[in-house]
Amino acid sequence: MLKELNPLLHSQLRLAIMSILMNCEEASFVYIKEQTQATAGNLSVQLDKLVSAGYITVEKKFQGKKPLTLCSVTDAGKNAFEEYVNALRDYLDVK
Amino acid sequence: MLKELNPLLHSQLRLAIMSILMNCEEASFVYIKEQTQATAGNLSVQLDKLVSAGYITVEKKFQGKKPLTLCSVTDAGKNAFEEYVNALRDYLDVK
DNA sequence: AATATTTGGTTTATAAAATAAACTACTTTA
DNA sequence: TAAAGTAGTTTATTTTATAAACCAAATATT
Repeated sequence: MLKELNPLLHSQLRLAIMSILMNCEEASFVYIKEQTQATAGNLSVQLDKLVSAGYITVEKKFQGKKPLTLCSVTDAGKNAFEEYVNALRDYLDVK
Repeated sequence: MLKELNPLLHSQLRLAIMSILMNCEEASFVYIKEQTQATAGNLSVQLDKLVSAGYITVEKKFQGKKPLTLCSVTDAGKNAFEEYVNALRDYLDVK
């Protein structure tokens, strides 16, 4: 029987965000926006959802006079991502 | 840059349906319903979408007096599934 | 020096999707 | 023959994703 796919991660944009953060220590709002081609509004909403779930943390600083929003994945986020990947593999493998 | 994930396939239930059909010649409505734990209504709707996209075919017969709906994946469906899997791998691989 | 324009976002409204509930038609069983 | 079960479809509701509108501060333009 196929396992449930964590609906918070089974979304193209949120998965892309997590994928980026799984491969670096931290990434800025602007960088994630460029990489994912998301609109700022959509990205803001989806980041909030990941923060609410405890999957990422967001730190708002300033770089000189410009705002700088830095995101990084938490341990809970890493675990959830890995569980999701494992569950998904069963869907993708064609015997 | 991450590729787009075919939105028709990036849905837990439709992906489960496709996954089942990629691993057998054909499967009945009832079998897919059992395997996916979907409600009949939801399954009916999602099967229709896959038919409309040309990813599966649905044949309605009778087994004695009972209706029997048999589903199978088309070549277009197989191609789309494989493309989806390839695109998705980029999201899942943590270097 | 006022006034556009750009940057880096958030909030709110709309469109699309998933899901569930209600319904249909036919069959079997009590 | 009425009740319940099987195999679905249609319609309505909820959820989700996305886009549009907005905001504040900084920088560039006339």
